[in-house]
Amino acid sequence: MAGEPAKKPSRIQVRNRHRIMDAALEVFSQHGYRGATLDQIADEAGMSKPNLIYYFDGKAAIHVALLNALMEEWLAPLADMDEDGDPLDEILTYVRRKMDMSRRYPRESRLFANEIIQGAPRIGPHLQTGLKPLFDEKCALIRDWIEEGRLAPIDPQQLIFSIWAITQHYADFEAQVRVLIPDESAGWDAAHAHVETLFRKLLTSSETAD
Amino acid sequence: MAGEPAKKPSRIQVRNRHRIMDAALEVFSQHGYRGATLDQIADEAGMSKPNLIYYFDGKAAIHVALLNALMEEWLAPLADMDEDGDPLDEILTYVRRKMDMSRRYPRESRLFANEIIQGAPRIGPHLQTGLKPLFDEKCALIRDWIEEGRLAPIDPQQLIFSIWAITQHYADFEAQVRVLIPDESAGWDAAHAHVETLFRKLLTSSETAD
DNA sequence: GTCGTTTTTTACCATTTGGTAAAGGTACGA
DNA sequence: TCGTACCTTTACCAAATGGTAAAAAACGAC
Repeated sequence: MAGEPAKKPSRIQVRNRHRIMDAALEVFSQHGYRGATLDQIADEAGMSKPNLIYYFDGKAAIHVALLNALMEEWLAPLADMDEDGDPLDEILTYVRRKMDMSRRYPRESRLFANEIIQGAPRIGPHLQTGLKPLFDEKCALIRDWIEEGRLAPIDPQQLIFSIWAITQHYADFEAQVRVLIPDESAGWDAAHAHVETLFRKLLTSSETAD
Repeated sequence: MAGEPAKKPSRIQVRNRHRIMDAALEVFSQHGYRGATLDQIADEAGMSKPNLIYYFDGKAAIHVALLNALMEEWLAPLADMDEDGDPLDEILTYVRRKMDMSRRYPRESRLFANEIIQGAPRIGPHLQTGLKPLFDEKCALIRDWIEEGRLAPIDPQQLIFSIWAITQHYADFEAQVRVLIPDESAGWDAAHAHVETLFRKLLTSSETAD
């Protein structure tokens, strides 16, 4: 199927590619694309700079590989939202999974945030082809649920933005959150409870703004 | 009061400092601190690189000057939250002002976001001395309102985080929002309406999660 | 163990970067 | 209009940066 011969990679290749990706995630997520340097990544990965280039075809290639690998698992929770499930339950489950991801994978969240803030110069096309269709599909699903009267009336697009904004905020703005709530675990407990309450209220209350 | 003589700056100084700050805002907000270069800033400001250095004492000085100038007006809406006003009204007014700022000053929002995402290496201390006291004060105020029964019970810290997260999301993740909702003005109208509804529901409904 | 392949290192290189020195212009009050 | 203080440019520099060439070392199938 693939045009390349693509011999199976050796154990060393698997190990080193993995090391590099992890090191690159650390550095890119902290400094953004332009602010990251190959020397830093090589250092973090515990290997020499030319050795990096041996495994990846330059700085841009590493970044793209990272973003591509990230996109799939990043969108999985949204893709898993099931039309046959209970609407409120499906959405709250999505919210909870996003919160978990922010807590467990803050670097991944910041990598993505950096790329978007800086205008999505490298992942832009991927958003069109990968994210947009999924987004539209799930918006349509939520719209259906609302029309069936199974969910409070709400703009699906804006709902999803709100979920992203709030859940990712805890990872992306961690430095600020930590200044304002020094106790890490207490902060997280409160965050989980708050987010759960917020979206539950938003999705069940039928009050209309006057 | 000041130790320096601080002669009043000439017209040229005022004009050029302003130009530089504007150019630096453009570049820093797009690439982060490390990713920005003096050449880019000089180019954007329409002057030579040594001329930049004549007005500001190096790259770091420009960045710090920008962040400091930003912090004050950035916090003004929160500082204006009035204990003598109607609680719901005060908070919704704050939300609206934050939304306006995201629409009108997205570069400022992204400058700040870049700095925080990257660990707040330069503004960190300023968060402790400037933001934290204000944050604590307003949290106490909201807590009072709740105890007086004038507001739905909610964690004040998390409420403020939610406001920041949602409102700033529209500026910081503009590149993504624009892919998913190409019609700019329609997107903003929907966003304003949604945010208003969301916080109104959150702050008035007295339902407790089961 | 041997030999071809894969992996790693050492030594480089051109460009970019933040920043400086010093001379050349320019505004502007006396 | 003259002098001085302010502003700007040209030429430059050392360090950092992304990347290359080629030799040395390690690996692994036989």
